[in-house]
Amino acid sequence: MKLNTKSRYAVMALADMAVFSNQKAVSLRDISLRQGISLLYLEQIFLKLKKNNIVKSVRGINGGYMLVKIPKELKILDILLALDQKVKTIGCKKDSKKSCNGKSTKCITHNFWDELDIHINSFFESKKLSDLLKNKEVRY
Amino acid sequence: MKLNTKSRYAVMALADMAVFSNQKAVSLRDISLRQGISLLYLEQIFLKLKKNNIVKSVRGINGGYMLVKIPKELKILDILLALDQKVKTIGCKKDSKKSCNGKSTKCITHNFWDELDIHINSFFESKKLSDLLKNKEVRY
DNA sequence: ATATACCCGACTAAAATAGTCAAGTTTTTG
DNA sequence: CAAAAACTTGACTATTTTAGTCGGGTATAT
Ligand code: FES
Ligand code: FES
Repeated sequence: MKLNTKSRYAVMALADMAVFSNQKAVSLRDISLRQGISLLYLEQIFLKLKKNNIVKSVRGINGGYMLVKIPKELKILDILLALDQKVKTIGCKKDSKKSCNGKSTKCITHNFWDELDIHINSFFESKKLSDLLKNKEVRY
Repeated sequence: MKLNTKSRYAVMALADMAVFSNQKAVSLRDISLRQGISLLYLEQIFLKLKKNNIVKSVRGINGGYMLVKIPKELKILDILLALDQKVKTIGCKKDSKKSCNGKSTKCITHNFWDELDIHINSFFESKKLSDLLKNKEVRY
């Protein structure tokens, strides 16, 4: 039961931005240095964040990225979805006629996994980027 | 964010046992046929379930496996743990001196992922095998 | 002009996963 | 006792996923 690193880095990078941007664009180079994430990897991640309207870009010298929403209004769920990190613990498709075991009806565990997905989803839905910034003990 | 199939099948197989065992051992062959899971795969799964004292085995003709606890007392979490399915969404070790980014202190996101793990864990902790059997609409 | 920094598709190496195979041992029952 | 049912175990492999890199762009401030 793991989250992929792209999602983790995305959240980490956005939290970094929230802390260090002063209404200015934050360059990936700076995030890379501060958070120890590969610049090349960050580029790939931010490409998706941009496509999903989580950040907007500023090109050229002194360019970088800016958050589209304020941290208090940016759901963690939206970040995960931007990185294709679906909260779907099993592969059974709701719309498909076939259940996970190839039969025509839902398997004995189906409803349970649904409940699980809802439980996890609601966590990510309720948490905002700003919730990460509350703890003052962390080092940046 | 996925659960592996071994854990899924384990839960499914145990739910099957809970339904079909009448104080008798249930053979893997029967579970395999009813739930459409490879017999060879089930063997591998039940080996672990046995080692972790979730089921006990009865050898020979009319043998099979039996639940050690009644469904109402068998936590889903225990099943997952038996299959090495740790509820640990990121790789950062608590005891390790190193944080996920190689620095000496916890990263900015650490506490958040901890919260997530606790949230998911408590779900699996609270759910029992019997909770899967309530829904009468399913087909076996 | 040129350096900075975003843009984007393709690529690869490594790790995890799902599932199989072979070769047992134990126990019941005819 | 013999044979069949059913559990036991470790090793093995093919596939898929993941993490991370590369190369060659384009836009813009100074
Ligand atoms: S049918 Fe949906 S999980 Fe099995
Ligand atoms: S230090 Fe634990 S998650 Fe980053």
